[in-house]
Amino acid sequence: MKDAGSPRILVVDDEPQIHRFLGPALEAAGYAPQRAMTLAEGLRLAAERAPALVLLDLGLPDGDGKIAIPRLRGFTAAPVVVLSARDAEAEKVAALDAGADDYVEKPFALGELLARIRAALRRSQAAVTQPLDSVVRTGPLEVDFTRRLARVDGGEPLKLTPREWDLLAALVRGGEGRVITQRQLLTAVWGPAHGEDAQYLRVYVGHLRQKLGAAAGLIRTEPGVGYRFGTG
Amino acid sequence: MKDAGSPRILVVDDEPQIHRFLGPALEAAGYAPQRAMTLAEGLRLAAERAPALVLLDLGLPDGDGKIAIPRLRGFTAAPVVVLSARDAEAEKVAALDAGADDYVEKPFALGELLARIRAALRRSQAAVTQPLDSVVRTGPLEVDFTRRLARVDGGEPLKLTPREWDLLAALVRGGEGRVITQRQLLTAVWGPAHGEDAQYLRVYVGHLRQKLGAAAGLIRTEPGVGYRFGTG
DNA sequence: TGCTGTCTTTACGCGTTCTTTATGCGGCCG
DNA sequence: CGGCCGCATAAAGAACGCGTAAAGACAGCA
Repeated sequence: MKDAGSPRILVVDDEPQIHRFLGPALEAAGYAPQRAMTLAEGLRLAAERAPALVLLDLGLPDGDGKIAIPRLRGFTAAPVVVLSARDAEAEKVAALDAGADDYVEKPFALGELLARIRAALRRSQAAVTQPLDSVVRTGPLEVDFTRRLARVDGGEPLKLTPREWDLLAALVRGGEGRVITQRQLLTAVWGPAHGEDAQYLRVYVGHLRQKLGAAAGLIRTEPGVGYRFGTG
Repeated sequence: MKDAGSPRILVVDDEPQIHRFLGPALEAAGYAPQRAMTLAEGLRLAAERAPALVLLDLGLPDGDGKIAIPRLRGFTAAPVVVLSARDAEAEKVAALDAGADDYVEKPFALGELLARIRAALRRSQAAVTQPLDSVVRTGPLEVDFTRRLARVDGGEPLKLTPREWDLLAALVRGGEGRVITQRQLLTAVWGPAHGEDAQYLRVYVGHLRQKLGAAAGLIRTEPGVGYRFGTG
Protein backbone atom coordinates (compact mmCIF):
# COMPACT_ATOMS: atom_id res chain seq x y z
CA MET A 1 0.00 0.00 0.00
CA LYS A 2 1.38 3.37 -1.04
CA ASP A 3 1.76 6.23 1.42
CA ALA A 4 1.09 8.84 -1.23
CA GLY A 5 -0.70 11.75 0.40
CA SER A 6 -2.68 11.13 3.56
CA PRO A 7 -3.77 7.56 4.19
CA ARG A 8 -7.54 7.36 4.06
CA ILE A 9 -9.27 6.02 7.14
CA LEU A 10 -12.90 5.02 6.83
CA VAL A 11 -14.91 5.62 10.00
CA VAL A 12 -18.15 3.63 10.12
CA ASP A 13 -20.25 4.77 13.07
CA ASP A 14 -23.81 5.97 13.53
CA GLU A 15 -23.10 8.42 16.34
CA PRO A 16 -22.51 12.02 15.14
CA GLN A 17 -20.52 12.66 18.31
CA ILE A 18 -17.94 10.11 17.26
CA HIS A 19 -17.49 11.76 13.89
CA ARG A 20 -17.29 15.20 15.48
CA PHE A 21 -14.63 13.90 17.81
CA LEU A 22 -12.63 11.66 15.49
CA GLY A 23 -12.77 13.68 12.28
CA PRO A 24 -10.56 16.57 13.36
CA ALA A 25 -8.39 14.27 15.48
CA LEU A 26 -7.58 11.98 12.53
CA GLU A 27 -6.89 14.95 10.32
CA ALA A 28 -4.56 16.41 12.90
CA ALA A 29 -2.75 13.06 13.00
CA GLY A 30 -2.17 13.21 9.25
CA TYR A 31 -4.96 10.96 7.97
CA ALA A 32 -7.86 11.66 5.64
CA PRO A 33 -11.03 10.53 7.42
CA GLN A 34 -13.96 9.22 5.38
CA ARG A 35 -17.33 9.18 7.04
CA ALA A 36 -20.07 6.55 6.91
CA MET A 37 -23.12 6.30 9.17
CA THR A 38 -24.40 2.87 8.14
CA LEU A 39 -23.06 -0.53 7.20
CA ALA A 40 -24.30 -0.22 3.63
CA GLU A 41 -22.65 3.16 3.16
CA GLY A 42 -19.49 1.86 4.79
CA LEU A 43 -19.21 -1.09 2.43
CA ARG A 44 -19.86 1.13 -0.56
CA LEU A 45 -17.21 3.64 0.47
CA ALA A 46 -14.73 0.89 1.30
CA ALA A 47 -15.09 -0.37 -2.25
CA GLU A 48 -14.98 3.07 -3.89
CA ARG A 49 -12.26 4.83 -1.92
CA ALA A 50 -9.99 1.90 -0.99
CA PRO A 51 -9.14 3.20 2.48
CA ALA A 52 -5.88 2.19 4.15
CA LEU A 53 -7.76 1.22 7.29
CA VAL A 54 -11.34 0.84 8.49
CA LEU A 55 -12.63 1.88 11.90
CA LEU A 56 -15.80 -0.12 12.39
CA ASP A 57 -18.44 0.30 15.07
CA LEU A 58 -20.28 -2.91 15.94
CA GLY A 59 -23.61 -1.41 16.93
CA LEU A 60 -24.97 -0.01 13.69
CA PRO A 61 -28.61 0.64 12.80
CA ASP A 62 -28.67 -1.63 9.75
CA GLY A 63 -26.98 -4.70 11.17
CA ASP A 64 -24.30 -6.16 13.35
CA GLY A 65 -20.91 -4.87 12.27
CA LYS A 66 -19.39 -8.33 12.59
CA ILE A 67 -21.11 -9.56 9.46
CA ALA A 68 -19.47 -6.73 7.53
CA ILE A 69 -15.95 -7.93 8.29
CA PRO A 70 -15.95 -10.98 6.02
CA ARG A 71 -17.55 -8.88 3.27
CA LEU A 72 -14.88 -6.22 3.61
CA ARG A 73 -12.25 -8.92 3.52
CA GLY A 74 -13.72 -10.02 0.25
CA PHE A 75 -12.36 -7.04 -1.63
CA THR A 76 -9.79 -5.30 0.54
CA ALA A 77 -6.87 -6.25 2.73
CA ALA A 78 -7.12 -3.01 4.71
CA PRO A 79 -6.90 -3.72 8.43
CA VAL A 80 -10.16 -3.46 10.33
CA VAL A 81 -10.12 -1.98 13.82
CA VAL A 82 -13.36 -2.60 15.66
CA LEU A 83 -14.84 0.02 17.94
CA SER A 84 -17.42 -1.17 20.40
CA ALA A 85 -19.07 -0.10 23.57
CA ARG A 86 -19.60 -3.71 24.52
CA ASP A 87 -16.80 -4.90 26.70
CA ALA A 88 -18.05 -8.46 26.61
CA GLU A 89 -15.19 -10.83 26.03
CA ALA A 90 -17.38 -12.90 23.74
CA GLU A 91 -18.03 -9.97 21.42
CA LYS A 92 -14.37 -9.18 21.23
CA VAL A 93 -13.47 -12.76 20.42
CA ALA A 94 -16.25 -13.03 17.84
CA ALA A 95 -15.07 -9.89 16.05
CA LEU A 96 -11.46 -10.99 16.04
CA ASP A 97 -12.44 -14.47 14.89
CA ALA A 98 -14.43 -12.86 12.09
CA GLY A 99 -11.25 -11.26 10.84
CA ALA A 100 -10.85 -7.95 12.66
CA ASP A 101 -7.27 -6.87 13.25
CA ASP A 102 -7.72 -5.13 16.56
CA TYR A 103 -10.37 -4.15 19.01
CA VAL A 104 -10.77 -0.92 20.94
CA GLU A 105 -13.36 -0.65 23.67
CA LYS A 106 -15.44 2.44 23.35
CA PRO A 107 -14.38 4.31 26.30
CA PHE A 108 -11.25 4.89 24.24
CA ALA A 109 -8.44 7.34 24.69
CA LEU A 110 -7.59 9.09 21.48
CA GLY A 111 -3.90 8.49 22.04
CA GLU A 112 -4.44 4.77 22.36
CA LEU A 113 -6.64 4.62 19.30
CA LEU A 114 -4.03 6.45 17.22
CA ALA A 115 -1.32 4.12 18.52
CA ARG A 116 -3.37 1.10 17.51
CA ILE A 117 -4.05 2.61 14.10
CA ARG A 118 -0.32 3.14 13.59
CA ALA A 119 0.38 -0.41 14.72
CA ALA A 120 -2.25 -1.87 12.38
CA LEU A 121 -0.94 0.11 9.42
CA ARG A 122 2.60 -0.91 10.26
CA ARG A 123 1.57 -4.56 10.34
CA SER A 124 -0.25 -4.35 7.03
CA GLN A 125 2.91 -2.87 5.53
CA ALA A 126 5.12 -5.49 7.10
CA ALA A 127 2.90 -8.35 6.03
CA VAL A 128 3.66 -7.59 2.40
CA THR A 129 7.40 -7.14 2.69
CA GLN A 130 8.60 -9.32 5.55
CA PRO A 131 8.49 -13.08 5.22
CA LEU A 132 8.65 -14.97 8.48
CA ASP A 133 11.82 -16.65 9.48
CA SER A 134 11.64 -20.08 8.02
CA VAL A 135 13.74 -21.73 10.73
CA VAL A 136 13.36 -21.18 14.46
CA ARG A 137 15.61 -22.69 17.14
CA THR A 138 14.44 -22.87 20.72
CA GLY A 139 16.55 -24.83 23.18
CA PRO A 140 17.06 -28.32 21.76
CA LEU A 141 14.25 -27.91 19.24
CA GLU A 142 14.63 -26.74 15.67
CA VAL A 143 11.57 -25.97 13.57
CA ASP A 144 11.68 -25.37 9.82
CA PHE A 145 8.39 -23.86 8.71
CA THR A 146 8.93 -23.98 4.98
CA ARG A 147 9.95 -27.63 5.00
CA ARG A 148 7.45 -28.51 7.75
CA LEU A 149 10.21 -30.25 9.65
CA ALA A 150 11.11 -30.38 13.32
CA ARG A 151 14.10 -32.03 14.94
CA VAL A 152 15.47 -32.36 18.45
CA ASP A 153 19.18 -32.05 19.25
CA GLY A 154 19.96 -32.09 15.53
CA GLY A 155 18.79 -35.68 15.22
CA GLU A 156 16.41 -37.23 12.74
CA PRO A 157 13.36 -35.18 11.73
CA LEU A 158 10.36 -35.95 13.93
CA LYS A 159 7.58 -37.99 12.38
CA LEU A 160 4.60 -35.72 12.96
CA THR A 161 1.08 -36.10 11.65
CA PRO A 162 -0.48 -33.02 9.97
CA ARG A 163 -2.44 -32.01 13.09
CA GLU A 164 0.55 -32.51 15.31
CA TRP A 165 2.63 -30.32 13.04
CA ASP A 166 -0.01 -27.60 12.89
CA LEU A 167 -0.25 -27.58 16.64
CA LEU A 168 3.49 -27.35 17.13
CA ALA A 169 3.71 -24.62 14.51
CA ALA A 170 0.96 -22.59 16.19
CA LEU A 171 2.77 -22.87 19.51
CA VAL A 172 6.18 -21.93 18.14
CA ARG A 173 4.83 -19.08 16.03
CA GLY A 174 3.30 -17.54 19.14
CA GLY A 175 6.79 -16.78 20.36
CA GLU A 176 8.84 -17.90 23.31
CA GLY A 177 7.22 -17.47 26.69
CA ARG A 178 3.91 -16.33 25.25
CA VAL A 179 0.73 -17.95 26.43
CA ILE A 180 -1.51 -19.15 23.63
CA THR A 181 -5.08 -19.76 24.65
CA GLN A 182 -6.88 -23.01 24.02
CA ARG A 183 -9.27 -21.24 21.69
CA GLN A 184 -6.44 -19.74 19.67
CA LEU A 185 -4.82 -23.12 19.25
CA LEU A 186 -8.08 -24.83 18.40
CA THR A 187 -9.07 -22.29 15.79
CA ALA A 188 -5.55 -22.33 14.34
CA VAL A 189 -5.48 -26.12 13.96
CA TRP A 190 -9.11 -27.28 13.77
CA GLY A 191 -10.87 -24.09 12.66
CA PRO A 192 -13.22 -21.74 14.49
CA ALA A 193 -15.99 -24.33 14.62
CA HIS A 194 -14.03 -26.46 17.09
CA GLY A 195 -13.12 -23.62 19.42
CA GLU A 196 -14.56 -25.51 22.39
CA ASP A 197 -13.12 -29.00 22.01
CA ALA A 198 -10.34 -28.63 24.53
CA GLN A 199 -10.02 -32.39 24.71
CA TYR A 200 -8.40 -32.39 21.26
CA LEU A 201 -5.66 -30.27 22.73
CA ARG A 202 -5.03 -32.61 25.64
CA VAL A 203 -4.76 -35.56 23.31
CA TYR A 204 -2.48 -33.90 20.80
CA VAL A 205 -0.34 -32.04 23.29
CA GLY A 206 0.20 -35.44 24.85
CA HIS A 207 1.28 -36.89 21.50
CA LEU A 208 3.59 -33.95 20.86
CA ARG A 209 5.27 -34.18 24.25
CA GLN A 210 5.86 -37.85 23.72
CA LYS A 211 7.45 -37.33 20.32
CA LEU A 212 9.46 -34.32 21.45
CA GLY A 213 11.20 -36.50 24.02
CA ALA A 214 13.93 -34.41 25.59
CA ALA A 215 12.25 -31.22 24.40
CA ALA A 216 8.87 -32.09 25.91
CA GLY A 217 9.37 -29.48 28.63
CA LEU A 218 9.12 -26.75 26.03
CA ILE A 219 5.35 -27.10 26.07
CA ARG A 220 4.08 -25.99 29.44
CA THR A 221 0.49 -26.07 30.59
CA GLU A 222 -1.19 -22.91 31.79
CA PRO A 223 -4.17 -24.37 33.65
CA GLY A 224 -7.50 -23.04 32.56
CA VAL A 225 -5.94 -20.85 29.91
CA GLY A 226 -3.84 -22.61 27.35
CA TYR A 227 -0.22 -23.53 26.72
CA ARG A 228 3.04 -21.68 26.78
CA PHE A 229 5.97 -22.47 24.51
CA GLY A 230 9.62 -21.93 25.36
CA THR A 231 12.37 -22.53 27.88
CA GLY A 232 12.50 -21.25 31.46
CA MET B 1 -3.70 14.18 21.00
CA LYS B 2 -1.51 17.24 21.43
CA ASP B 3 -0.73 18.42 24.93
CA ALA B 4 -0.14 21.95 23.73
CA GLY B 5 -0.89 24.45 26.46
CA SER B 6 -2.74 23.67 29.65
CA PRO B 7 -4.78 20.50 30.00
CA ARG B 8 -8.48 21.33 29.77
CA ILE B 9 -10.65 20.34 32.70
CA LEU B 10 -14.40 20.39 32.20
CA VAL B 11 -16.32 21.30 35.36
CA VAL B 12 -19.98 20.29 35.21
CA ASP B 13 -21.85 21.76 38.17
CA ASP B 14 -24.95 23.86 38.57
CA GLU B 15 -23.72 25.85 41.55
CA PRO B 16 -22.11 29.16 40.55
CA GLN B 17 -20.21 29.08 43.83
CA ILE B 18 -18.35 25.98 42.74
CA HIS B 19 -17.28 27.60 39.49
CA ARG B 20 -16.24 30.79 41.28
CA PHE B 21 -14.16 28.71 43.63
CA LEU B 22 -12.74 26.09 41.27
CA GLY B 23 -12.11 28.29 38.24
CA PRO B 24 -9.25 30.33 39.66
CA ALA B 25 -7.98 27.39 41.68
CA LEU B 26 -7.64 25.17 38.60
CA GLU B 27 -6.04 27.97 36.64
CA ALA B 28 -3.54 28.54 39.42
CA ALA B 29 -2.74 24.83 39.31
CA GLY B 30 -1.94 25.07 35.59
CA TYR B 31 -5.17 23.80 34.05
CA ALA B 32 -7.63 25.43 31.67
CA PRO B 33 -11.08 25.09 33.25
CA GLN B 34 -14.14 24.80 31.03
CA ARG B 35 -17.49 25.59 32.57
CA ALA B 36 -20.84 23.84 32.12
CA MET B 37 -23.96 24.31 34.24
CA THR B 38 -26.08 21.46 32.86
CA LEU B 39 -25.66 17.89 31.69
CA ALA B 40 -26.54 18.74 28.10
CA GLU B 41 -24.00 21.53 27.97
CA GLY B 42 -21.41 19.30 29.60
CA LEU B 43 -21.85 16.55 27.02
CA ARG B 44 -21.66 19.04 24.17
CA LEU B 45 -18.48 20.63 25.49
CA ALA B 46 -16.95 17.23 26.19
CA ALA B 47 -17.39 16.28 22.53
CA GLU B 48 -16.23 19.62 21.14
CA ARG B 49 -13.31 20.48 23.37
CA ALA B 50 -12.02 16.99 24.23
CA PRO B 51 -11.08 17.86 27.79
CA ALA B 52 -8.34 15.91 29.54
CA LEU B 53 -10.58 15.33 32.56
CA VAL B 54 -14.17 15.88 33.64
CA LEU B 55 -15.26 16.99 37.10
CA LEU B 56 -18.88 15.92 37.36
CA ASP B 57 -21.41 16.86 40.02
CA LEU B 58 -24.11 14.23 40.49
CA GLY B 59 -26.99 16.53 41.37
CA LEU B 60 -27.72 18.50 38.23
CA PRO B 61 -30.99 20.22 37.22
CA ASP B 62 -31.51 18.32 33.97
CA GLY B 63 -30.81 14.80 35.13
CA ASP B 64 -28.80 12.51 37.32
CA GLY B 65 -25.11 12.87 36.55
CA LYS B 66 -24.69 9.10 36.60
CA ILE B 67 -26.49 8.63 33.31
CA ALA B 68 -24.04 11.01 31.69
CA ILE B 69 -21.05 8.82 32.47
CA PRO B 70 -21.79 6.03 29.96
CA ARG B 71 -22.53 8.65 27.33
CA LEU B 72 -19.24 10.39 27.96
CA ARG B 73 -17.54 7.03 27.83
CA GLY B 74 -18.96 6.51 24.39
CA PHE B 75 -16.55 8.92 22.81
CA THR B 76 -13.82 9.75 25.27
CA ALA B 77 -11.72 8.00 27.87
CA ALA B 78 -11.04 11.22 29.71
CA PRO B 79 -11.20 10.35 33.39
CA VAL B 80 -14.35 11.37 35.22
CA VAL B 81 -14.02 12.48 38.83
CA VAL B 82 -17.35 12.61 40.59
CA LEU B 83 -18.23 15.22 43.18
CA SER B 84 -20.71 13.71 45.59
CA ALA B 85 -22.47 14.58 48.81
CA ARG B 86 -20.84 13.03 51.79
CA ASP B 87 -23.42 10.58 53.09
CA ALA B 88 -24.47 9.06 49.79
CA GLU B 89 -22.33 5.95 49.68
CA ALA B 90 -24.80 4.15 47.43
CA GLU B 91 -24.60 7.05 44.97
CA LYS B 92 -20.85 6.90 45.07
CA VAL B 93 -20.80 3.18 44.32
CA ALA B 94 -23.35 3.58 41.51
CA ALA B 95 -21.26 6.30 39.88
CA LEU B 96 -18.11 4.21 40.09
CA ASP B 97 -19.97 1.19 38.71
CA ALA B 98 -21.15 3.39 35.85
CA GLY B 99 -17.55 4.11 34.95
CA ALA B 100 -16.37 7.02 37.04
CA ASP B 101 -12.69 6.99 37.88
CA ASP B 102 -12.72 8.47 41.33
CA TYR B 103 -14.91 10.39 43.71
CA VAL B 104 -14.43 13.34 46.00
CA GLU B 105 -16.84 13.98 48.80
CA LYS B 106 -18.44 17.40 49.04
CA PRO B 107 -17.40 19.54 50.88
CA PHE B 108 -13.90 18.82 49.68
CA ALA B 109 -10.45 20.07 50.47
CA LEU B 110 -8.91 21.74 47.45
CA GLY B 111 -5.58 20.04 48.03
CA GLU B 112 -7.15 16.60 47.95
CA LEU B 113 -9.14 17.39 44.83
CA LEU B 114 -6.03 18.56 43.01
CA ALA B 115 -4.14 15.48 44.11
CA ARG B 116 -6.89 13.21 42.78
CA ILE B 117 -6.95 15.17 39.52
CA ARG B 118 -3.21 14.69 39.14
CA ALA B 119 -3.54 10.97 39.87
CA ALA B 120 -6.37 10.55 37.37
CA LEU B 121 -4.47 12.41 34.66
CA ARG B 122 -1.40 10.33 35.36
CA ARG B 123 -3.44 7.16 34.95
CA SER B 124 -5.02 8.26 31.67
CA GLN B 125 -1.60 9.19 30.38
CA ALA B 126 -0.30 5.76 31.34
CA ALA B 127 -3.29 4.10 29.69
CA VAL B 128 -2.09 5.37 26.33
CA THR B 129 1.27 3.67 26.59
CA GLN B 130 0.46 0.58 28.62
CA PRO B 131 -1.54 -1.46 26.14
CA LEU B 132 1.42 -1.53 23.79
CA ASP B 133 4.24 -2.70 26.01
CA SER B 134 1.89 -4.61 28.30
CA VAL B 135 4.28 -4.70 31.26
CA VAL B 136 3.32 -2.68 34.30
CA ARG B 137 5.57 -2.02 37.28
CA THR B 138 4.08 -0.72 40.49
CA GLY B 139 6.33 -0.56 43.50
CA PRO B 140 7.80 -4.04 44.00
CA LEU B 141 5.24 -5.67 41.71
CA GLU B 142 5.71 -6.35 38.02
CA VAL B 143 2.81 -7.58 35.88
CA ASP B 144 3.22 -8.82 32.32
CA PHE B 145 -0.19 -9.08 30.71
CA THR B 146 0.73 -10.85 27.49
CA ARG B 147 2.81 -13.45 29.30
CA ARG B 148 0.31 -13.70 32.14
CA LEU B 149 3.11 -13.37 34.66
CA ALA B 150 3.46 -11.46 37.89
CA ARG B 151 6.56 -11.22 40.03
CA VAL B 152 7.58 -9.41 43.19
CA ASP B 153 11.00 -7.80 43.60
CA GLY B 154 12.16 -9.46 40.40
CA GLY B 155 11.88 -12.92 41.95
CA GLU B 156 10.26 -16.05 40.60
CA PRO B 157 6.92 -15.64 38.82
CA LEU B 158 4.00 -15.99 41.20
CA LYS B 159 1.96 -19.18 40.94
CA LEU B 160 -1.53 -17.79 40.45
CA THR B 161 -4.71 -19.69 39.67
CA PRO B 162 -6.88 -18.37 36.82
CA ARG B 163 -9.24 -16.52 39.15
CA GLU B 164 -6.41 -15.05 41.14
CA TRP B 165 -4.76 -13.80 37.97
CA ASP B 166 -7.99 -12.36 36.62
CA LEU B 167 -8.57 -10.52 39.87
CA LEU B 168 -5.05 -9.12 39.99
CA ALA B 169 -5.27 -8.11 36.34
CA ALA B 170 -8.56 -6.30 36.91
CA LEU B 171 -7.06 -4.41 39.81
CA VAL B 172 -3.84 -3.49 38.03
CA ARG B 173 -5.59 -2.54 34.80
CA GLY B 174 -7.64 -0.03 36.72
CA GLY B 175 -4.50 1.94 37.30
CA GLU B 176 -2.64 3.08 40.35
CA GLY B 177 -4.80 4.70 42.98
CA ARG B 178 -8.06 4.00 41.20
CA VAL B 179 -11.01 2.65 43.11
CA ILE B 180 -12.66 -0.40 41.61
CA THR B 181 -16.00 -1.36 43.03
CA GLN B 182 -16.85 -4.82 44.26
CA ARG B 183 -19.37 -5.20 41.48
CA GLN B 184 -16.83 -4.24 38.84
CA LEU B 185 -14.37 -6.79 40.14
CA LEU B 186 -16.98 -9.49 40.46
CA THR B 187 -18.32 -9.01 36.95
CA ALA B 188 -14.79 -8.85 35.56
CA VAL B 189 -13.75 -12.14 37.15
CA TRP B 190 -16.92 -14.16 37.75
CA GLY B 191 -19.28 -12.58 35.24
CA PRO B 192 -22.33 -10.38 35.68
CA ALA B 193 -24.33 -13.17 37.30
CA HIS B 194 -22.15 -13.11 40.42
CA GLY B 195 -22.20 -9.35 40.92
CA GLU B 196 -23.38 -9.78 44.50
CA ASP B 197 -21.10 -12.46 45.89
CA ALA B 198 -18.76 -10.15 47.76
CA GLN B 199 -17.51 -13.07 49.80
CA TYR B 200 -15.65 -14.37 46.74
CA LEU B 201 -13.72 -11.14 46.74
CA ARG B 202 -12.74 -11.43 50.38
CA VAL B 203 -11.52 -14.97 49.90
CA TYR B 204 -9.53 -14.26 46.74
CA VAL B 205 -8.18 -10.89 47.80
CA GLY B 206 -6.93 -12.78 50.84
CA HIS B 207 -5.22 -15.37 48.64
CA LEU B 208 -3.69 -12.64 46.50
CA ARG B 209 -2.34 -10.68 49.46
CA GLN B 210 -0.79 -13.83 50.81
CA LYS B 211 0.93 -14.69 47.55
CA LEU B 212 2.00 -11.10 46.95
CA GLY B 213 3.97 -11.17 50.18
CA ALA B 214 5.92 -7.95 50.42
CA ALA B 215 3.62 -6.33 47.87
CA ALA B 216 0.42 -7.21 49.75
CA GLY B 217 -0.03 -3.58 50.75
CA LEU B 218 -0.68 -2.67 47.14
CA ILE B 219 -4.25 -3.93 47.48
CA ARG B 220 -6.08 -1.63 49.82
CA THR B 221 -9.63 -2.04 51.04
CA GLU B 222 -12.11 0.74 50.46
CA PRO B 223 -14.81 -0.23 52.97
CA GLY B 224 -18.28 -0.45 51.54
CA VAL B 225 -17.05 0.39 48.06
CA GLY B 226 -14.38 -1.91 46.72
CA TYR B 227 -10.61 -2.03 46.47
CA ARG B 228 -7.93 0.35 45.38
CA PHE B 229 -4.64 -0.71 43.81
CA GLY B 230 -1.34 1.09 44.15
CA THR B 231 1.23 2.55 46.51
CA GLY B 232 0.68 5.43 48.92
C1' DT C 1 -10.89 -57.27 0.89
C1' DG C 2 -7.53 -56.33 4.32
C1' DC C 3 -3.82 -53.35 6.02
C1' DT C 4 -2.10 -48.92 7.80
C1' DG C 5 -1.94 -44.51 9.59
C1' DT C 6 -4.57 -40.72 11.25
C1' DC C 7 -8.33 -38.58 13.45
C1' DT C 8 -12.17 -38.55 16.62
C1' DT C 9 -14.43 -39.85 20.67
C1' DT C 10 -15.13 -41.90 25.20
C1' DA C 11 -13.63 -43.23 29.72
C1' DC C 12 -11.16 -42.74 34.01
C1' DG C 13 -7.69 -41.53 37.71
C1' DC C 14 -5.67 -37.79 39.90
C1' DG C 15 -4.39 -33.40 41.47
C1' DT C 16 -5.82 -28.75 41.62
C1' DT C 17 -9.08 -25.20 42.02
C1' DC C 18 -13.45 -23.39 43.28
C1' DT C 19 -17.20 -22.81 46.19
C1' DT C 20 -19.28 -22.77 50.48
C1' DT C 21 -19.59 -22.57 55.37
C1' DA C 22 -17.91 -21.38 59.83
C1' DT C 23 -15.51 -18.38 62.86
C1' DG C 24 -13.06 -14.28 64.71
C1' DC C 25 -12.19 -9.44 64.64
C1' DG C 26 -13.06 -4.50 64.56
C1' DG C 27 -15.86 -0.46 63.78
C1' DC C 28 -20.37 1.93 64.09
C1' DC C 29 -24.87 3.01 65.92
C1' DG C 30 -28.54 2.71 68.98
C1' DC D 1 -22.70 -1.74 76.72
C1' DG D 2 -24.58 -4.99 73.28
C1' DG D 3 -25.93 -5.98 68.67
C1' DC D 4 -25.04 -5.61 63.90
C1' DC D 5 -22.54 -5.29 59.73
C1' DG D 6 -18.64 -5.79 56.81
C1' DC D 7 -14.02 -7.63 56.32
C1' DA D 8 -10.54 -11.29 56.83
C1' DT D 9 -9.08 -16.04 57.37
C1' DA D 10 -9.32 -21.04 57.68
C1' DA D 11 -10.98 -25.34 56.35
C1' DA D 12 -13.58 -29.06 53.80
C1' DG D 13 -16.30 -31.14 50.25
C1' DA D 14 -17.55 -30.58 45.48
C1' DA D 15 -16.43 -29.71 40.92
C1' DC D 16 -13.39 -29.14 37.34
C1' DG D 17 -9.43 -29.60 34.20
C1' DC D 18 -5.49 -32.18 32.82
C1' DG D 19 -3.18 -36.16 31.15
C1' DT D 20 -3.40 -40.83 29.47
C1' DA D 21 -5.11 -44.87 27.44
C1' DA D 22 -7.72 -47.10 24.25
C1' DA D 23 -11.45 -48.20 21.11
C1' DG D 24 -14.07 -46.97 16.98
C1' DA D 25 -14.32 -44.32 12.45
C1' DC D 26 -12.50 -43.18 8.23
C1' DA D 27 -9.66 -42.68 4.19
C1' DG D 28 -5.73 -44.22 1.26
C1' DC D 29 -3.73 -47.98 -0.84
C1' DA D 30 -2.24 -52.53 -2.39
